[in-house]
Amino acid sequence: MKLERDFYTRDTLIVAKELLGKLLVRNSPDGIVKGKIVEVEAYIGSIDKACHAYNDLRSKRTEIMYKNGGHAYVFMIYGMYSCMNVVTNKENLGEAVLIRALEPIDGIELMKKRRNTEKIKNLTNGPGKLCKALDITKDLSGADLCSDTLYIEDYETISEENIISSKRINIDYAEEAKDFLWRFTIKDNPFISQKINI
DNA sequence: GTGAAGATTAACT
DNA sequence: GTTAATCTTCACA
Repeated sequence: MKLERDFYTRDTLIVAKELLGKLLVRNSPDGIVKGKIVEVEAYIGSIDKACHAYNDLRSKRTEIMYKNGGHAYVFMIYGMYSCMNVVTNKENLGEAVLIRALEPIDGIELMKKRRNTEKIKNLTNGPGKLCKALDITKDLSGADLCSDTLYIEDYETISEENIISSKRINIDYAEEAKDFLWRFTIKDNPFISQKINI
């Protein structure tokens, strides 16, 4: 069952945790691909130096994050990779959840082809990788997650004791914001992107 | 096993 | 001109 707009327009940290265990579905011309979300990070513009929308900074790129929840915010990083976020909460706040890792569920052959590897574990265990496996590019930035090309489906609900909170990754420039425990992973899932260090 | 370098684009100063 | 919410490859232990 596809998630409704109501799911996304709540508090970002709650949505981030509840996204764990859900299915990210990508319906492309080549076929359909599904993956279970096993790792996410929250970004909250108003208090988070690592967030592109920190300090109410609006630009062409961050404009998407100020929409109301349920849209996709995709940006290009380090020249070659894309990262996908789910915009959360109400309009004009600049909050989003970064999808960091998936567990491949459906369309695995297609993912292998796009990623050019045979190792399942290596297909989607990182933000840049999963975007390539799902053919997500900045063209999809601003896409509505209540549409049919890209959406999230109900699947599993992860209970509180199976969610691990830890520091976010690769945002050392963010000063005190780098210590926020806004990275959420499913306990003992082999498809998370990196070792947890608290 | 670890570590460091390089790739390459969009957006900001 | 600089730099980024990353990944792959190559060197060395």
